[in-house]
Amino acid sequence: MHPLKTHIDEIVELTDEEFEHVMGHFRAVKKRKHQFIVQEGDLVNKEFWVLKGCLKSYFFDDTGKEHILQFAMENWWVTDYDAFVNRTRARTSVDCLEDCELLYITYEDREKLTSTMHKMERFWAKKSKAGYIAMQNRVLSLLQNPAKERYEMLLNQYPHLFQRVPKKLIAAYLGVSRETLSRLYS
Amino acid sequence: MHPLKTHIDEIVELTDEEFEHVMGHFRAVKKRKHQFIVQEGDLVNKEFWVLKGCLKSYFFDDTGKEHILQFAMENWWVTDYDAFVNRTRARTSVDCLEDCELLYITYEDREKLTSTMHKMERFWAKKSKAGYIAMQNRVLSLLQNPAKERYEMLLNQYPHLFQRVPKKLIAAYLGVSRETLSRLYS
DNA sequence: TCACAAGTGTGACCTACCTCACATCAACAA
DNA sequence: TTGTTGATGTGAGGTAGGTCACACTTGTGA
Repeated sequence: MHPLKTHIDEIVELTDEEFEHVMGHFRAVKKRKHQFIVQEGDLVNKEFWVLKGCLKSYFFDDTGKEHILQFAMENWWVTDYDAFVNRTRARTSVDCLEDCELLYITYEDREKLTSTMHKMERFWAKKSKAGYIAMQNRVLSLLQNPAKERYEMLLNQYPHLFQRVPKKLIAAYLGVSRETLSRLYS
Repeated sequence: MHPLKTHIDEIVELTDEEFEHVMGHFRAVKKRKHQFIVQEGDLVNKEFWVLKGCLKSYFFDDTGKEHILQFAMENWWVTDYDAFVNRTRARTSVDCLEDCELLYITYEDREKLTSTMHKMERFWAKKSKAGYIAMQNRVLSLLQNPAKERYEMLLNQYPHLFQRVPKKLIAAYLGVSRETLSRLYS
């Protein structure tokens, strides 16, 4: 079975015909390490789904410090959602930390799909609620937990992340300096 | 026009008949200051919409410190979304900071409404995306800005909040001690 | 294959914010 | 009225985590 079907079926079950119809709205792309799929300032017309690889969505603040909003790995959705949903320019960039295989759907195709296929509207609605709750938990964790605990929670949740991405990016995600992160586990 | 119709019309336009149908799924409640609408440990079966008043959603961490996830004022939606969406027990509480007038819809009625009325599915989907983006911006702000700037941003966004709620709750929302907050504007 | 950039660890020092303590004042119930 | 509780300000001193500097190792592109 196509991995995207497996993924969607976790939330709404599709018949093979329905999935073919959905798949007809997606296109595949391969990207190499260091290539962008969204760049700050872009009009963002695509939402990506990760078949293989690892990406970061991030930006630099005005002191030049990098902040990471999200790592995206297999089965994750990624784009600049603010720009994608509200048709504005991206404030973040998304680029590949490894060579990646992605599927994407354009804004127009997504609109078409959601307005004609209730199941997919429900699928994305569920995803978006789950995203909201995850983001809320991250706020709670930033308010509540010291750096060491945030580090340990992340380690528990994604044990592979630490082998896959440089530590300074983990630090940028957790909101600590790379020096402090280094001392947390030494 | 009913304020809830005005609110929904901002995202999807409803005919009067459609709105009547929607309204048929809501019930009104009045609550006094200090009363709960969600308590930690509850099974959460209602989502509330604030017609009048002000509430907080919050919890205490294991050191006894209060953290505020959200203030809810006129036109805001509030409940414990994690519990409401995933049918689990509430980890947060929601209570009234003033006497409140609320409308609520039960989980079952919301399911009924969204599965039979595409417009309301779209309405809540949009709301939930907006919530995700807002929460993401709060994460960014926690990662990026020192306490003073977070305070000023909140002040700009909701100038009335500072007259409506005690400063220690503002501090609990911003993630600083009430002493530090006090020194930020003195 | 080699040069240069990127990743990582660690010491020394600094600072934003925390905690604890106490004082004042307003709100409100008996 | 008055006692109690909550809201707010402010001083003193402590600490988690930041910054800067340097060393060493590990990619990786020409």
